[in-house]
Amino acid sequence: MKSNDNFFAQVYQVVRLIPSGKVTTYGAIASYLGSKGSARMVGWAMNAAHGMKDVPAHRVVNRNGMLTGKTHFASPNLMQELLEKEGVLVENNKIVDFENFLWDPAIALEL
DNA sequence: AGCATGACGAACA
DNA sequence: GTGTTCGCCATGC
Repeated sequence: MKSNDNFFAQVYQVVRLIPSGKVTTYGAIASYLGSKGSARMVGWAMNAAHGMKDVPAHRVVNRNGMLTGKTHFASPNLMQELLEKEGVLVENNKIVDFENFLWDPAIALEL
């Protein structure tokens, strides 16, 4: 890891802070970290976070509340399964009542 | 150094 | 409301 682990570390930490039964978005994390607009980097971090078992990436979805990253999990059905296990209803690869389950670091951590 | 890609997002047609 | 394009920043070839 020659590059700054800082950015990745921050993403991991935020994701780790996501309470069970809650979800957040890539953009929200990126915005909170200051790299707003670069939601891709968050996704990239998640990809690296794959090795971090302490990083519940299944709680991170896109702005639409859709489980876009499920394809990158050990099993595509794993992500939805975990979410439903935590009380988050998922329908057609999308979180039901997404706004209700949304956990925004910028709000929860409130600067 | 340049081109292609990516777990996204917003703007535009 | 759906489909397409551009922008973001970093990694890989």
